[in-house]
Amino acid sequence: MPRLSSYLLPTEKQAPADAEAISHKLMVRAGLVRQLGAGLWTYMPAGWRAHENAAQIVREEMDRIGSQEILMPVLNPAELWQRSGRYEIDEVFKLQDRKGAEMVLAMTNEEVVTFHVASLVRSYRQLPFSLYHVQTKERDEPRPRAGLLRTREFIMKDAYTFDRDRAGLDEHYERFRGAYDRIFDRAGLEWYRVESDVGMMGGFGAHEYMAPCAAGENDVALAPGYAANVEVASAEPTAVELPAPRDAPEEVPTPGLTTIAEVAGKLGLPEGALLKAFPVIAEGRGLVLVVVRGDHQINDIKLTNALGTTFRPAREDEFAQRIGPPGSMGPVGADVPVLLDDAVAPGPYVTGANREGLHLRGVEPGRDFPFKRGDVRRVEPGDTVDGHAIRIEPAIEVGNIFKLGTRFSEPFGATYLDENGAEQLIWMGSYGIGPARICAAAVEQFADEQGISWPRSLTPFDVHLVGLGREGTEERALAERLYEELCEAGLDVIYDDREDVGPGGKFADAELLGCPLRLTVGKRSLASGEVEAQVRRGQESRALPLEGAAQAAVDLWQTLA
RNA sequence: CGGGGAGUGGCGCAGUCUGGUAGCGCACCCGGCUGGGGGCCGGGCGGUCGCAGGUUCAAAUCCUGUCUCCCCGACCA
Repeated sequence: MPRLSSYLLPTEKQAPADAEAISHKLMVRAGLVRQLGAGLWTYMPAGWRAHENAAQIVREEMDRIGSQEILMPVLNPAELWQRSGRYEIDEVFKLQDRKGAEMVLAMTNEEVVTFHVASLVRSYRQLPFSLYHVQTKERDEPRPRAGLLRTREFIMKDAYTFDRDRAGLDEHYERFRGAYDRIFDRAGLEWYRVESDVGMMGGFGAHEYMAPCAAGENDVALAPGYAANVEVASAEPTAVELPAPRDAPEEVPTPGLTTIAEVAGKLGLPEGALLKAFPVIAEGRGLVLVVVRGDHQINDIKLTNALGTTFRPAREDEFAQRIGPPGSMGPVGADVPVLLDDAVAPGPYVTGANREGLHLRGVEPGRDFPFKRGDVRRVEPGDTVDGHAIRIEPAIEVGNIFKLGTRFSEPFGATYLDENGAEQLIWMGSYGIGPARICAAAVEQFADEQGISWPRSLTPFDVHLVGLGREGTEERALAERLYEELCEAGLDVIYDDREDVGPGGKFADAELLGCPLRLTVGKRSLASGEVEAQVRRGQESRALPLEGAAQAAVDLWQTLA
């Protein structure tokens, strides 16, 4: 166990000027990590200990559900990626070897693992099983950010399940879900498991594990018994008070008013009493007019899912003829299919009249224009799920589990012969966790003004022993003895035996580094026969009798989070 | 990729507008004091001012180009 006098823990009083996120500032200040370039980080000894603590929890829980650890190369032949179709992804690093052969740096390992499994599995008797590895991932991110939260190179545990059929995959998936729940509990994080979008990979279901924190990149919609990424979240909209119905749409002059807010203000109506119209070009389908309540916003991912295809906003020259001028568009009389958001209740609305400076009031969906329904809006705080209002919080994704299906077994010919001798595709799932993000999320969630406050399971060291006496003093000898005893008692100890740092500096560094328990030995200990023990989280102090202090520290340690 | 900001010693910064021999705090080295909350005194080391080109008697400073990093957005297995 290290003595700080000879340990590389490069703490800093000031954070790097360009750091914004709490975890970015503190992990650098505490001497855990150093930056090499955009999204490229080196772990210092203490930082690597925390990282490996997280990785070890993951390994234990993977082993526990019978997953087998392997190791696959980062450097892959490009041919595999061309076969899966993922070679086209911009984030894949591409390179050539000296012979000019195309290579890629793996961002995950579906191609490689499926390539092997395709050649190794012949019979249904060999299924199911799962493999995992903990390996460096490379991604040419468009924008690395926030220290360790989004990097171009990082270590990830990725696991792959192989089953005979969809039911087997479902069962396997549940087992991984249980393991993931345990991992994040053990890591000491506050976390949510949320429904997530299956994205461009297709698939049969996916969940993300989200750790709420200020620097998070994702928004999560939360209500009692409900948690979903806002990318896919659905909720009951708040009610909106609509005006009295009319027999037919009625024109209202709105010269110069082109925004929802302006029109609503002029007519004295809530924004939700208006309908907002967005023309989009759906891939392969052409122009579609998407209509949502005036106070709602389109969610691109949900709209993509509702359309069943990708889309882009239409340009004015594409919609002006068939619909109307921007600022006064509406579904009535539009010569295009209308996709009406589910949150639009029946009733009379104000819409654009498709003529400059003119709106319509009393417009009723169905009576005045034909439509198809779809859930395409972004949920808003205050919407309800089962009667409970949702709130929206930022969070960082720390893990994800994903039912791949046969997305990779098809191109790689990963098949087996069933009981009847018929060839069947293997059903796959993939499961990722980033230990670095677990650590960064823990820093984000539990930091205070003084620095980091590690959960017991992740901390680089269990106990931070501060020795205040100098070489040759009696209190120094006492600290040395306690250090030995703590190590013998099985605790990981970092011992601050530095001669050239005063008490203030030592305490400040201890709080910055954030080990759960700090023990201080100085002259006072000699006088009182006691050692000061301070619990990092909450910074409560108590005195431990010198006699048996190591065991008392172990006991206290057991009670910590 | 769009918008904004920044590159001056290990960290944080001033100096740039108005060109004239590069400075401050912290850290570091030496000596001394101090020793339960980043302490004090004295003496030191360390910088081709991101890079390249140009203007000029003279460039950290002006001009051109370029690289890098950060933030917001887009993007994101």
